[in-house]
Amino acid sequence: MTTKEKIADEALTLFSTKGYRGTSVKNIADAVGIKDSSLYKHFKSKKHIFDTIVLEMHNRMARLSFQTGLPSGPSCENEANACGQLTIDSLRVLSRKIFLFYLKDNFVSRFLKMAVMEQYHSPEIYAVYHKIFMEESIAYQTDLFREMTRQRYCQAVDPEVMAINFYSPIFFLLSKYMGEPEKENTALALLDKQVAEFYSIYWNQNG
Amino acid sequence: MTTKEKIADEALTLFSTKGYRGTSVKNIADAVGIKDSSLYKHFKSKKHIFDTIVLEMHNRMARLSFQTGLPSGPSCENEANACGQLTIDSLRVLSRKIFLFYLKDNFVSRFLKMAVMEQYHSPEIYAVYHKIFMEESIAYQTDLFREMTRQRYCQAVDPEVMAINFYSPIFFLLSKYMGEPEKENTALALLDKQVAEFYSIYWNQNG
DNA sequence: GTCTATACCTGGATAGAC
DNA sequence: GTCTATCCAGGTATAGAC
Repeated sequence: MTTKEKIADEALTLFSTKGYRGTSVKNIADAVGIKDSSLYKHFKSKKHIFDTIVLEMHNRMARLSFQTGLPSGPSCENEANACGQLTIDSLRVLSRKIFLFYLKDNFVSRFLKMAVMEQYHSPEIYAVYHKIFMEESIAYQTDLFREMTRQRYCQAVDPEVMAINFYSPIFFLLSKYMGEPEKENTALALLDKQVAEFYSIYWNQNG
Repeated sequence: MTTKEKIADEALTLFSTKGYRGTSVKNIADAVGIKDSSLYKHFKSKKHIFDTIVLEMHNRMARLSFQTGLPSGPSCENEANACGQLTIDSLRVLSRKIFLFYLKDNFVSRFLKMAVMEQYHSPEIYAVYHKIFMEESIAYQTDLFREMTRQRYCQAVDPEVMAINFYSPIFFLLSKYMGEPEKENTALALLDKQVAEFYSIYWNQNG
């Protein structure tokens, strides 16, 4: 990792715990192991570090979701779900994948915390946060459920309603447990119960 | 309104838009119409203003929820729902009441925005935010659905699962539209669709 | 209780030696 | 590219007159 990358990395850690304003350039420099003045050889300002992080997140998501439509998969595995047979296990895998990706991915989890805190101070971060964690998540899952409905894998329900029913608990549990990663197992147990219920509603009952 | 109340009120407005650190004592004093030094006759520090706001929220919720169990009702109307006949309209009323209370109540809506931003900087605000908007909301609705299930108004499903299914979309839509109050109608339309679906799942189908 | 004046500090950023 | 030294702006808080 270059010094420049190290600066952005330590800055993200600090921004995600102490907030943008709560982090001084000296804090970042200390974490990297250089003097604050040296940092300006790599970034022209504190804001520039922040912008670089936002851009990096933007690039990562673009790379992932342009191909798979989901911020989790290296393959078209999820598309396969839509076209193949959907089991409760594949739904559980999907929900856990989204949940744990947001909660545990080394970059994404820190970015998410920062985004939640800074969304109202920065229009760019508001846009990217709402796009990734709300609009695109719902849009992708709406497409997924629309396709499943079309192929008669589940009941004929408004796919957007299904998507919100599927994703909202993930989002809620994420918001609830983001600050307490040691309770991950509690969160996953709750998530599994929601997914089991979701599955039983749309696959097992009269449809 | 006394000067002291006015200071706390303007501070809440500023904290909820610019954040705690983004708001200076001078900003608050300007909004009130006094000099920053005069402000220290009413509060001994900036932190003291913040603590007063958190305490005020705590008191408001204690007053409300100690009696009704819900941050919306002046009466036992909601208990009545549990004991009386639940219609799709009463569910819609309940969900809109919670949603609009959090989104529009003059004090609560500002506090919520501040809480989302400051939760990771202040253990007190983390506690009160998670308590009110997560634990207590779920606990109350779990009780509600448990009672309804007991009285056979709905299917025998884990009441906590039902509560999360009912509340998560409210929470998600709140998070999504909190920063764009002008889209309130879009949010309410989506909320109504979720509630209609929730109702049809637990009341109309085989149970 | 409000003002003016001020002390004190932290934080962002630059200059210039090495 | 890193350092020391420094500048400057802005923020918290206090002292003391009115």
